[in-house]
Amino acid sequence: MIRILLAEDQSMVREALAALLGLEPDFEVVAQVARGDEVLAAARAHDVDVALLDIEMPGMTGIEAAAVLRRELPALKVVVLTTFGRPGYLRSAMESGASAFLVKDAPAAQLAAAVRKVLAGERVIDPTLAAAALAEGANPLTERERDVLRAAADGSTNAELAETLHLSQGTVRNYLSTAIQKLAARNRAEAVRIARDKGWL
Amino acid sequence: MIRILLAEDQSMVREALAALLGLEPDFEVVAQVARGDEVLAAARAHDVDVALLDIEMPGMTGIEAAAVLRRELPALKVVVLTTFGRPGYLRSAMESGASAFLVKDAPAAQLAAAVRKVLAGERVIDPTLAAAALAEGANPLTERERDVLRAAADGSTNAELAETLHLSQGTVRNYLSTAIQKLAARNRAEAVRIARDKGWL
DNA sequence: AGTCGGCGATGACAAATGTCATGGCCGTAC
DNA sequence: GTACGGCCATGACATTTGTCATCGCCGACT
Repeated sequence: MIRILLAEDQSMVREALAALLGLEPDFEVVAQVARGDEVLAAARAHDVDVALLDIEMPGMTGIEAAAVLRRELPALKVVVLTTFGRPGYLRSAMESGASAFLVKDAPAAQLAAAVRKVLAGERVIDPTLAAAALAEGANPLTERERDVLRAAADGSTNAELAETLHLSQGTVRNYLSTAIQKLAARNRAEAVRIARDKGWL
Repeated sequence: MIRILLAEDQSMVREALAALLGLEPDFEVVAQVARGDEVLAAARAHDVDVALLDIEMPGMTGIEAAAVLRRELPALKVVVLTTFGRPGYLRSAMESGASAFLVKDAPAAQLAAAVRKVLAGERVIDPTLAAAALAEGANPLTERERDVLRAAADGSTNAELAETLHLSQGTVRNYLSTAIQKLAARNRAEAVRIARDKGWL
């Protein structure tokens, strides 16, 4: 039996995926968690062969959890499953040690197929997405630029950003300005949107 | 047998939900669609008892599809299923004739239960969400304010908004200004975020 | 030893944004 | 028929935002 861990924060989707995987006679979903920071303990406790990780989760992202698993349980294979086919996500997932990267709007058959392939030592990546990830290059933002952009995403003003980030207003505006230029945006709002779309935020 | 139509744009989730529903011995998923504008034809073609509709779909939202179904096939029961528990969504869904409103992070067991309940003539609504919907009141934005806010959501400048909406820049700014005040926001970006969160966009 | 890039800051300037008062044109409700 | 509210517009004003030049401090790389 192939022992599977499922990490996904939406119960209904998680249990539905479990039902789907349960249709395969040699699959067994031995653990389900709803938070990224519960992945490691569950994987340890249930002698898991493959971890299926959603990216957007409370506590810790699936990508961060993948990195933890690689360090602590290197033999375990990781499949990252996500709603958003953002090239930046693919890049980070692979850098964190994932063996497969699937988007949720791929056909369901690919899920079981991916599990079998990663156990056979293969990597599974959507070719279109891989091309997009390579075409777009790496994240051009520095860490601070990312911080400021992330903080600006909710509509905070410069004064508030300066406050929460312990910076001067001028510095906040400088970082936003360079971020806007690097992303070829016309203002902070568009910069946020672009960075989000590419998975750079 | 209870004949079910499943409308959800992400294949993997859709097929997983089908697998989940398939575990109930008296349920039969007779049609699956990935677009809102395919719901009516599929419902007609397969003699459906219950339609499970996701809200976020290409072509037409699940809420719009619910309204169409009520008009064209009034006997059919509608269950709206969504990722986001936004009170405004609940309100619109009920106004469009849905019999149940479920969020995807509810336990999977509630899905089958909701299907049975709506067929028994009951309505199914998360009480917490219902309270939130009543507490927050109705959408305070006029149609034009909504239009402008929606158009501004991607970071367009006033000049571009004026262009695409065939308005003067001053009018655009007036609408945004009133929207910002109604939503108690401090700028357009925050107004967009608030309106999105409440399901008013 | 020198160069480069990230980080933080200041000051000045131009452009975009948000606010307010005011007006006209509608349709509906009282 | 008048009052109200939605829609569209203008002009004036203050504030916020975006850009640019310039500076200092560090650490890394050559």
